[in-house]
Amino acid sequence: MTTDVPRARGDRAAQGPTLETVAALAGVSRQTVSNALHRPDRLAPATRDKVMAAVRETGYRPSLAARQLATRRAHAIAVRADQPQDGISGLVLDAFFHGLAEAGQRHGYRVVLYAQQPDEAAELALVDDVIAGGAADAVVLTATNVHDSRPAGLAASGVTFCAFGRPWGVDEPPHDWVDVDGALGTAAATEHAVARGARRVGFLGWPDDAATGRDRREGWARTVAERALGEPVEVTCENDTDAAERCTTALLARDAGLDALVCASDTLALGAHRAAQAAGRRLLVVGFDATPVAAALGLPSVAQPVREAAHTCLELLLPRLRGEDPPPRGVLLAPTLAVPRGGPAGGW
Amino acid sequence: MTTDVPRARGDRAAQGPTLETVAALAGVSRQTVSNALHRPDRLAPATRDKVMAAVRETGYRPSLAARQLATRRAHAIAVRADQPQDGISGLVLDAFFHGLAEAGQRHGYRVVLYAQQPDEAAELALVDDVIAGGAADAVVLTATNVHDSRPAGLAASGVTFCAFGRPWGVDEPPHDWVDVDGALGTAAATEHAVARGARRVGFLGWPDDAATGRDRREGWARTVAERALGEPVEVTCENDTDAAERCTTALLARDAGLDALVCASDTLALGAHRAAQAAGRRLLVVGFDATPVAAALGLPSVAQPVREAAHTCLELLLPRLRGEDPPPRGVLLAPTLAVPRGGPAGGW
DNA sequence: TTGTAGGCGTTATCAT
DNA sequence: ATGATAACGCCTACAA
Repeated sequence: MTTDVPRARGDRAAQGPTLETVAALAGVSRQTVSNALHRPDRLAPATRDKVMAAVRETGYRPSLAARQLATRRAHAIAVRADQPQDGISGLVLDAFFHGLAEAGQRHGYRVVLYAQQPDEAAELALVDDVIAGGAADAVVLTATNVHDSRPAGLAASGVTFCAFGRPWGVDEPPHDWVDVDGALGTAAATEHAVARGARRVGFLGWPDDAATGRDRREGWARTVAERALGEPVEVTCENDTDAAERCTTALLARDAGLDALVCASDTLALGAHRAAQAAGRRLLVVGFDATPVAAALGLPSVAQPVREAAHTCLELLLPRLRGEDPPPRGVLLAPTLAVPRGGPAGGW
Repeated sequence: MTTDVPRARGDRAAQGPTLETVAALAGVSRQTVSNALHRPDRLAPATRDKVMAAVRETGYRPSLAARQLATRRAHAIAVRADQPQDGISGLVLDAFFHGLAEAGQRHGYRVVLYAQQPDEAAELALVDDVIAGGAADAVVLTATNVHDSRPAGLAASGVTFCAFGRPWGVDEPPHDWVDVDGALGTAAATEHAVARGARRVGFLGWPDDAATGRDRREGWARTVAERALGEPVEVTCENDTDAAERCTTALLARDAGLDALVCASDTLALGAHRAAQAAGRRLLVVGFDATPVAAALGLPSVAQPVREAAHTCLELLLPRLRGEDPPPRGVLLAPTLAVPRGGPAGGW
């Protein structure tokens, strides 16, 4: 006398209810249960209710692995966990991650992390693994920069992705991207300084020709010209607080009329702020990124809508994840100016 | 004349190589390929090499979904993406995430994020979904607090997890946890102040009886007693910069001898720093969490070994993920004191 | 409207 | 040392 019902071999874990379990309880076939869940309209109401009751009673949860195996879709997107930099700025990933997880959950997608690798080649290989292994269907690329080989690399591998950061220097977007309009931010920063009574607004930027830096500079330059604020004053230095302090000290020494300084980052802004304090000069320093540091110092700073950026990335990805193939789109988001109440200790 | 080889129906995506593909190329069975990958010792060296060559040639990548379906293991752990708080402190999750992803990768585990929910009940339900659906095998709980219902909830559901944060008030650890020895940190902070010449070291803490707060207070209190620094001075206020500034201002006014102030957080430290500056008082403020804000102000601050904590969480989880059932363990990590060179603008 | 059949890619068992 | 076979849980196509 043999047993009819085949048993699982491993049986190591307490078996959760499956479609079969529910079907047995409801007295229908597996398929009917599946339909009740996905195509309720194709079932007789009575059957549907009966099945749904059984679903609730058993506490049935679909197996994502089985679903993925059958549909060839992981329903997950990958994003990099950056090696934390000891600096001040850097994209505040926390907010981005949360935004992604939030939007993902709304649309039935999980977010999986992969660790930052020593170089772009290693990262590409890892992402390839992640996608090929089915850990994720798409990737969100963060912290993209000008000479970034990753977008092209991913495109070449046929990986679905969206970048947080513009593909600078290209007109037709070669891939989906979301970015924040830095020029708009520094323009607002400059306007803010003028509104507060500044007459001479300088810019403290980065030396390299990175597009992000040029973008941020441009908003300031444009506004200075529009407002006829006189000869533009600008200086550049590495993204380092001490360097910024030195630069600013020198700048203040040779420009007695400088009122305000728009900075390309909060790191620079901190240095500038220190220099002004040391020199006993009244200088309205505006930062970029609205980190807690700027808030702590009472400095206004340009705030990127990070959460919205994350949401947008997912939304750009969604049609592709559904299998559609729309032309690549780029979305430029507007930043806001975060102005701490109270203002800096030094005045203004 | 019918085709022998059954074709996939969907055929929507370019099919990657499978065990079957490799097996065909190597002229062996699927199972032999699988063995070559997992139990090389059970194969004739010649066969093994032949198979591995075929693996490389085809660029074969195992399907995680199929593996998971067969083994009932997701090889993934879940962690919460916190809703970003506008405050200064808060666990710097970036570092934790990266550490987790890093350690996970080393051990063949992915990290999946889930979005913070409005309340603990919702979070428990979500985690339950994540685990039951097979999106992850275990959870790392962050930001646990005293009256946290999540550990008990997870334990009740039989979810494998590790908490970053101690189960206060219990002797035998009811579950795996990793935490940082706050008392050790504030003790070091106090010693540091003494070494720098402070005679009277106060403490600025939190009003609630949260264990974390008591822990941090304890290290200071102990050291003050050991060093015979006289009558302990302490004051508490909400974890808010403005409140801290008010408290400290009042404290400074009534205690002319106060030299240094150990704080339970960088948020408090910022307020204390402002108060001291406003009052023109020489006060060595020491923070907790070593956020960029403390660094920006030049304040020493207790630094939690966040990355190490993440690694340890994963390591505690590993045996359970392997199916073993060791007694719960707790690990207490030692913080360090981050002392910015240069020191604060105000002196010291 | 419902049920049956087969396949998704892997691993485990057991026979050879 | 290798291979045949049978699940794992779900989904799509098609038959009833």
